Amino acid sequence: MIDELPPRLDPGAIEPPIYARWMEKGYFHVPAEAVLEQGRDPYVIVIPPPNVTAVLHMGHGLNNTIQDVLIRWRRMQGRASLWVPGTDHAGIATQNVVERALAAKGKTRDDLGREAFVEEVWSFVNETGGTILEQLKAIGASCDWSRTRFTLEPELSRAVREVFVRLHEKGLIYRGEYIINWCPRCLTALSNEEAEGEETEGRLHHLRYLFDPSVPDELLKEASAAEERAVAARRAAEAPEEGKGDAGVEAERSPLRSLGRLPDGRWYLTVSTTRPETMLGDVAVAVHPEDRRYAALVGAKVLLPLAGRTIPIVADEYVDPAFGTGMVKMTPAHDVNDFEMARRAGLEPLAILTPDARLNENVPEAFRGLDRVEGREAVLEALAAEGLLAGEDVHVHTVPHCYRCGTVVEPRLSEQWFVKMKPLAEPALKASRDGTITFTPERWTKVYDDWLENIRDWCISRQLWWGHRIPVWYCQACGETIVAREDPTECSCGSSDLEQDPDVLDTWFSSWLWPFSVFGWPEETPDLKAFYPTHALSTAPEILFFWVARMIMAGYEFMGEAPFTQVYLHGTVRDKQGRKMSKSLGNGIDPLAVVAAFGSDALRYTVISQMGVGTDIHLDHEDLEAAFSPGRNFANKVWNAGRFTLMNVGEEPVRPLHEVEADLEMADRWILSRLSVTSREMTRGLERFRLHEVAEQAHRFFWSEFADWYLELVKARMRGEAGEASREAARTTLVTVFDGVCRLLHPIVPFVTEALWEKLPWPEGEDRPEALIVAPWPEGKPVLESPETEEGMDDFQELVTRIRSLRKEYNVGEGQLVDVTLTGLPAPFRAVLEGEAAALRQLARVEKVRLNGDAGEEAGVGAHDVMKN
RNA sequence: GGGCGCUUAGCUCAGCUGGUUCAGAGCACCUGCCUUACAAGCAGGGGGUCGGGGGUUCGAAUCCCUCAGCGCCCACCA
Repeated sequence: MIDELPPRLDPGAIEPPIYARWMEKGYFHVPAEAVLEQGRDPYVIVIPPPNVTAVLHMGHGLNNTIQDVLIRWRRMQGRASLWVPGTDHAGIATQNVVERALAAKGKTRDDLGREAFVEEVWSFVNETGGTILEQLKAIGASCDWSRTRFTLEPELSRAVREVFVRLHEKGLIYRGEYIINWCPRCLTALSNEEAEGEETEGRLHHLRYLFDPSVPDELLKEASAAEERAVAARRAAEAPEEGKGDAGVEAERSPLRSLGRLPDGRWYLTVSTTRPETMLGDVAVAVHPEDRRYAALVGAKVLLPLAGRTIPIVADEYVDPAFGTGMVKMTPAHDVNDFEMARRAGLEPLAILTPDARLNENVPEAFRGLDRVEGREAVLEALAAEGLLAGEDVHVHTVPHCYRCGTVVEPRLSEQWFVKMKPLAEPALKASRDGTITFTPERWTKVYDDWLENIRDWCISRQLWWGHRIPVWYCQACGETIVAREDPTECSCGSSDLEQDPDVLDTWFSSWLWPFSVFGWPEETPDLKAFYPTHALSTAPEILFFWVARMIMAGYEFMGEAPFTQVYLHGTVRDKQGRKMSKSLGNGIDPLAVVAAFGSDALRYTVISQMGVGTDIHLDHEDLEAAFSPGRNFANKVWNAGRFTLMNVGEEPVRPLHEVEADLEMADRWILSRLSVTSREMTRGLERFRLHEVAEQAHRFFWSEFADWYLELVKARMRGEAGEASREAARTTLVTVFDGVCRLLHPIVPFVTEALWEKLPWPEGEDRPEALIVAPWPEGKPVLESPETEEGMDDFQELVTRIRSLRKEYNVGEGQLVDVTLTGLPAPFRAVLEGEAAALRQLARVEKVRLNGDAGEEAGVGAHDVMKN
């Protein structure tokens, strides 16, 4: 009952039952028939599947609120609005979680063995996985939960396998030995995208390699002289500009000269490296072909220290003569560029870091069994002992780190599976160029385009156990490789001794299929027909390449059509100091704590209203009340405006708008006009993802116009002070407009609006929607719009404000009626003054207004006089 | 090293195709109010030479150049 509504909104009391009712009524569920048979226009969003082990954080809170706002709005528009939820098996992340749990019990995955370990992960996932989806319900997410998917479930695994086989048949999947990013902690290969560059302060070591005794002394003397001349010339060129004697310091810090002799007379050259341990895998020293200093040395042999091997000096254009000494060591098994150079020079790579990141048998005995850090120190020590260390410099450079564990990634030569991306990228690139797919904010378009234009092949094999096993078998008898949709039992050679590739696929190899795999692809299901392609995709910019771009490629490749047309990339959630919220910083906010304290509506309104397009949102994690009070206050205000409306209108039906039209007053016509205009503006804002503007429009209309003015203006009439006809007109308008308020606000604050709306009386004889969540979205009715009325109301408001201001200036108590004298009042105000005397009296507490001076002369109010009554 | 973006009130941000919503909003602040919807509120109010400099124009927060600071994305300089 209306009298029972408390003066403060209690979200905890209204939200859970309302969500339960929505679920019960099946409002979130959209069957394929709605589209295929009833011909309803679909609107589909697939959720960016959170990691199955994830717990909700504010990033999820933000992104899922955005999606829910869109889905609710489209649902109200009458579209068959489907939001598909699900989770990602998150290969590395999940495996790491379980491995850590095992480690706490003193076990490793090897102790369990593959099968038992995978079982362990499954039971972990079954127990704790998917809680995040339950948490999404608390923020009001209206997903079709009956369609919840998981990337590692059988249906989606089937899609993964189908895709692998198809791409392989097309020649777009290949296996090969290349330099990949290896995480020595996760012990797996990573894709280029999974290796994140991070500026790191390292050390640049200068190493001396001795020349082979077979190199004639004469040649070296000549080369040394050539180098000396070049260095002298360079110093001469630089010195005048420098103005001081920096050259000497420079030379000390970073040897400009490469060639020199040890005290015992042996010649050496100097190379620089940040990873001295890799020198054991060097196969050459490279110089630029046109570097005159060293031209004569190309072809000469150098003794690789510690390893005792002889390696040649080769020429390659990659070498930058201006960097360091202009001589670079070449370690093809552990550096991409060196790998390329070695290929050009016809040299074989020599791997020295085995899969477990330990120096292996290519390495002198003294250095075996060391990991890369130990190896580094050991190598440096040994070189120093032989006088072959020329010093080191501090060196700031970008070093790739594992995106999952933060460990420095090791480039390593390794045999992996790759997807040839160039052909897949073409339609995806075309889609953004011709506007088939749009990005909001727009500037991401260029980032997307650039990535696709320079796309590199995708390393998809991972040395993990948790994930989709690569559908490839190797015949142990004849060596044949079998790629198959169904597990083969026998090779064409007749042998049944088959071994499946031990690796699994990159987690993103399943998520890039998400927009169609969730609908049953490769089966031609009704769902697929009804709901593909989807419409909007909302996510964080961080996964533009990982996920968004690849989904677009997969969409074109396997469905022949883009998977969605609008991509919305939201900002980052930061704390008050602007730091990204993160577990490690401990500055996160638990959305569930916010919901518990202030309600889901408060959370939603707060994030939406703060989220400018392309801007981050800032929330104070140390003061949740300060952070979320805008939303809490807003929801509470809605609650109270609703209480007022309900209490004043009563429970009796109101008369239809057309019946009271003749009795509508300026305020009624004004607020109806504002409702219509706001509806159009909000619709337009939603279409363009300008969600914070939408929130602002909603706020202005509801609070500054409806609550602050209309409700105040209507109070006396509701008390019957202006007669029955006026009261009825006001009742109808109140119900009509509050109904509109509820509808417009519903996508943002669904709970408080639904709770009030269901109590609202209804115009006699008019059909009432079953619930607000499925009530038609107000698109705006131009018939109701009246610019003249709005102008008149503007004048009225200004007049009231001026008089109130005068009262304040003259210190007149609010309870007192006053007489006011205004001079130089422009004509429009005079008109308002006469027409709205009663309203003026009510809002400005004015008994009488006297006018002095000529109308329309000077704008504004001149001398004034307020007399106490 | 390449590309992109940002700099407007104490804070977070709007200002779309240069000129009457162009200097705005919310929060914060100051001053009154517990007025029967709401003190999680109401009313009134103060506050910015739109990062610096230069230019185009009748006119620039808005376009161009430049400088400074901040941020993001990408990249194989050892």
